[in-house]
Amino acid sequence: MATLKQVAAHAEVSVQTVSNALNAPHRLRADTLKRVNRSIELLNYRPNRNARSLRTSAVELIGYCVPSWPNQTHLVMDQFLHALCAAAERTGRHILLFTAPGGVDGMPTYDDLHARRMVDGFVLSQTETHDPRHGWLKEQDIPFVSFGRVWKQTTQPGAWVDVDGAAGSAMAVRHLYASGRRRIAFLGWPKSSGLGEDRVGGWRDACKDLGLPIAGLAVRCREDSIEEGARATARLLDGGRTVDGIVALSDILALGALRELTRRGLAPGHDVGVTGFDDSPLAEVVSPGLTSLRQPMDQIAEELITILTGAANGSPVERLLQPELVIRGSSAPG
Amino acid sequence: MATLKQVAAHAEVSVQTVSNALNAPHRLRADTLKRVNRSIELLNYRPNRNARSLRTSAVELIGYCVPSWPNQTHLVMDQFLHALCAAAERTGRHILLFTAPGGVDGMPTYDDLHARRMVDGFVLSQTETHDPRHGWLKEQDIPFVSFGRVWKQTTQPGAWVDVDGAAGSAMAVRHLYASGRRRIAFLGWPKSSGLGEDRVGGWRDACKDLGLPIAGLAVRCREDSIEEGARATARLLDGGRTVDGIVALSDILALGALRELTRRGLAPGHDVGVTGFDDSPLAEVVSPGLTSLRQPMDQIAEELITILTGAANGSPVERLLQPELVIRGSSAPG
DNA sequence: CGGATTGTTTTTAACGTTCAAAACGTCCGT
DNA sequence: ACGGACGTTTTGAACGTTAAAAACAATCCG
Repeated sequence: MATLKQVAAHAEVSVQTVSNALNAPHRLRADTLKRVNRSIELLNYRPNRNARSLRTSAVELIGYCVPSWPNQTHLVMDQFLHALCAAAERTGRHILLFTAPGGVDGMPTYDDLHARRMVDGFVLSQTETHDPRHGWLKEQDIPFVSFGRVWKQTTQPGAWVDVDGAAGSAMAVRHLYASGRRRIAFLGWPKSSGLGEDRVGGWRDACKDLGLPIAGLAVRCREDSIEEGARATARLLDGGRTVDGIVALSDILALGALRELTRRGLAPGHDVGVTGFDDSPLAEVVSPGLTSLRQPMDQIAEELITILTGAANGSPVERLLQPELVIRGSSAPG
Repeated sequence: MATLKQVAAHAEVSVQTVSNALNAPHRLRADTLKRVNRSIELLNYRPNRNARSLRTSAVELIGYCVPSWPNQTHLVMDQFLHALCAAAERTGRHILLFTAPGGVDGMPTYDDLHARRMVDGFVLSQTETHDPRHGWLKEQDIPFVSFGRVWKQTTQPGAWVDVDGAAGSAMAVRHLYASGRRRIAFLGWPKSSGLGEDRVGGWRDACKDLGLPIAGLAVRCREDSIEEGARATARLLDGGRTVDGIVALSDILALGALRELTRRGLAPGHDVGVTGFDDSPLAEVVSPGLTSLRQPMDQIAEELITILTGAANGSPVERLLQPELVIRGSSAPG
């Protein structure tokens, strides 16, 4: 494997000149640059990243903790990872995966990776309501950016990128309204979830705006499962008054709604419009397709990397992005 | 950030002694070791991985190319990644993610990562029928191990770990047989797929063993989609003779079967037993649950890392693991 | 023509670690 | 008391790169 020294000898210049040819080509005379580049090509030289990192103390690696348990964003994790990876590579960086215990117990792992100079910083996801990681990392001066806001705190430590859940719910409500639905319910989670509060809030506000009823139309599911979604839907339908639209907080809950509707002989899309959240692979796989709110993964990843690598340079480090409504059969005009 | 030098000064020994305390503690006198360790702890010293890697030319990083397009194993990618990551960490290593074009076009990316000393080797997945990567990497002497066999080649370049698809299909057939099914069909893919041939072969052999018919019971779907699975099932059911069991090559195809059965008023599990492959998240989410063949992810990951890191040490570098049949409602005794 | 200015290249010295060899002790047998 | 053997610690050099400063060369200005 060729080294700078060998290239230098071949091109009959000093090592530093070869280094400059790669990192600051404008400093070289045109003909020298050409000669050096020819030697580089000829010897098939590739800079040793470890040596470079040792000298510059920047490893160009970004840590990402792979979540261990399924939950709401789990189904789109591969999309996210691919986008993140691609965005990192556009800046010459890469993603280093690791596992860590949840919450504050995982912090030593983060600290260790940083202290050993294995990563420059972290991208956090699976942000939780009182996520202790943000404050801890900020405290230690370890660079990071969060995908997802830490809810219920006035000022969140550190930078973040998130998708506007309230706006998403509102989009879903207005979409159902446009196809004639007038009693639109919401399938949510327990109050403790900040993400849940964000999304239910969007539903509530949009309904109020449009003059739609909300009383008795918000149901809280105990967990994010098909079963719970179905049960909650049953409760709604047994309530006596009709429901012609359901905005679910997740694709999983929406699937439960679809199942319960079908079981009762109601046609999703025709009799009741249903929407989900996150546009997971499930959404286009069920029958009829599930209308859902897609997170703009590429944009999210791009922003995360831009902010983390400091390229943001003055522009805000808190970015709220808009989801996109992907319309499928489950919300076909009734 | 503390360095070896600082620790050495603090413990009043040479740098090399501190290095030995970490890498070869048996060489130190007990009291020296204790003193050095106290200093390490006190200064919260962590070895700089870049410096170590530069010296030893081993980065303890394993490259994994994140697949860009959905396909059969896509739905369990996060399970795989988590297992791989955990297995790597058990040996002090980590996973570096990257993206690359498919097939031979991606090879420069692999080469580059290796030449720049950013990874020690690679784990390949999404192995394809005439996958050119294995031969190429072998040629370049770049360490790698493959999750999945390169099909239709007598001897595959390099080491691999795979799951026995034929055995899986056979398990499914015997399971359905045990609950009284006697006409068991197979939903497969076009002949070009080696993985498909493996799985259909297992079905065929098991049926022959049990004295079950196979003629006209193997259907090839054009692609891996719900729609195709449903269509193929329809073709089977329209064939005149009854079918009381369906072994599908993938969970997706199995879902299609479930849909078509339900559409015709047949109860999956009761009237026709259905099984899928890979035990994706979909399997436990549909109603009734889909019986499926789980890939032993933790074991797969463990083997991959063991082989790649050379810890295998004489033991075979070709490991065929057995899937596990996860029984759910779709194959409830008829 | 001397001095300043700018542009290009080289020299020197790190970055933090480990390897290999050398040095230092201590103990042993004779 | 001496050479050898062993166990422990230190010394010197190297891994491949880049930052900073120094050296050199060409150009410009009055």
